[in-house]
Amino acid sequence: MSVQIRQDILAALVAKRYRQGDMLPSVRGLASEILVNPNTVAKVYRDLERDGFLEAKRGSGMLVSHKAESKARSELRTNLQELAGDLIQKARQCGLEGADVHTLLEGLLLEADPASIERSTR
Amino acid sequence: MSVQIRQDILAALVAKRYRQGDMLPSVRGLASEILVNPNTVAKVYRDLERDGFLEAKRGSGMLVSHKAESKARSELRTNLQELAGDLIQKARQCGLEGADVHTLLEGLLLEADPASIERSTR
Amino acid sequence: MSVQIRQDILAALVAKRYRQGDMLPSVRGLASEILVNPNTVAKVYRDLERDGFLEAKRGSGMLVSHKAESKARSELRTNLQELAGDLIQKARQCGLEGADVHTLLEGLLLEADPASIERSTR
Amino acid sequence: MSVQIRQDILAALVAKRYRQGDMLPSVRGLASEILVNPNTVAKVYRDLERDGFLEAKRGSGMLVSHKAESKARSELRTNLQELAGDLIQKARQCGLEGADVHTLLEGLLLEADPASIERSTR
DNA sequence: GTGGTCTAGACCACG
DNA sequence: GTGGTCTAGACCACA
Repeated sequence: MSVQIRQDILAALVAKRYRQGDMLPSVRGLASEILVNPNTVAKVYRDLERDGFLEAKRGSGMLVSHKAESKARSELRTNLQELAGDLIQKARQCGLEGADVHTLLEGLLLEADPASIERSTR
Repeated sequence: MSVQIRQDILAALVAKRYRQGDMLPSVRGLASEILVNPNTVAKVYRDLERDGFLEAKRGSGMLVSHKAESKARSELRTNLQELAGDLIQKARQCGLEGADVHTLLEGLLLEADPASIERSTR
Repeated sequence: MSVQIRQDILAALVAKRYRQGDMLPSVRGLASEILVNPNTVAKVYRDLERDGFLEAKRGSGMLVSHKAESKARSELRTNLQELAGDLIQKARQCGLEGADVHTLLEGLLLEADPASIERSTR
Repeated sequence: MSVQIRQDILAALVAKRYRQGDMLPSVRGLASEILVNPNTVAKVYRDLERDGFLEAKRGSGMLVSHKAESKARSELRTNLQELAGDLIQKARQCGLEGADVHTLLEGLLLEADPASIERSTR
């Protein structure tokens, strides 16, 4: 759960739904909105602060730091590369070699978003 | 850990390193080989038996069942599709739309296995 | 924050920047001067009144009481001794015994205020 | 509370009561020993792991990492210097200048540990 | 048994 | 109202 919340916040930062200097939703507010325990949200906020994404303003709220967007982009990118690495490894384990992995991914991507290939070859 | 061991065994089944009727390594043998607690291996074997990959032969060991290979292939394939789905979702979350996801995947695949594209266009 | 403001006011009393019968700055004035929420200043004033340092004069402001200076001196002195006790305890915890604590303190004091030793041996 | 527990563990590391490769007391064990909630101990352990003092071995315990002692020494030393800085600042606020601070510290140190001066001038 | 995470609800300091 | 911390107790994965 914590991980999911963190990812969502990072995604929101990358998407500029929150920008430097903005206040994030309050711990209790976000918790009740997404139906999790306030402590869980608080832990995520605390970790994000420790990692330099946020500044805690006691009594007022959580502030988005100036490096937040670029750091978020970088963290999500790293996650993505790890996921891709896992996928390629699993595919190999599944008995597929490089070219097969490539065509498999094409297929899966096509299923998930039929228009993407079309756009990419346009 | 359990998950990892299970995946490795399934991969070995798909790769035909174990075939129908073969005996799997003993719990203790495999455990000491991969430096893992025997309980963990035992749990994996127990689960694989429950799922129909193995048959326990009292006093002798675990036997690979006749459906093992095809079931393993199918399970790994399912895992793969889930992973790919996650990856595409994460990529979107990262602010990329369809075409970007596609080109990103190309790039990541290329990094992970430079020869794959070459082979796929050969 | 509250603590810090209280300490500053006590220090000002000891330094006779405010004397018996003087008016302290208004809550709003001090608050805007030190960039702090007026509620915080108000709470400090209220506590100082409760503790006998100040007298509230309705419609005019906070008056420095006659015992203020000596009480302030005593409170700051007590704080100081507690701090010194903490420091000595921490130093012990750090693995230093008596003599080491002593020489460490000399060193730290020297770093913080190079002139102090000079003056003390003058 | 968390802070206190952390300091105690760091002190134990510096004092070599725990060494590289040792197991720390279990979360529940330490918690019941010092009469705090297991979550509080768990948080301290988690933070210490994040800061590189410990390695969590799921299912077995918390391992003291190889850099733990030197890092602990350095953290405690930093705490000490900050404390000393605060003390000196407070002393100034109290109306004492450098030399007075110096003699005050001598006095306090003497109270806390009468033998230290004797030993340091022996 | 171990640590990791989540829920639930309390109290505090600060604005 | 805000975030920070603590207590209490549940469930999970792993050894």
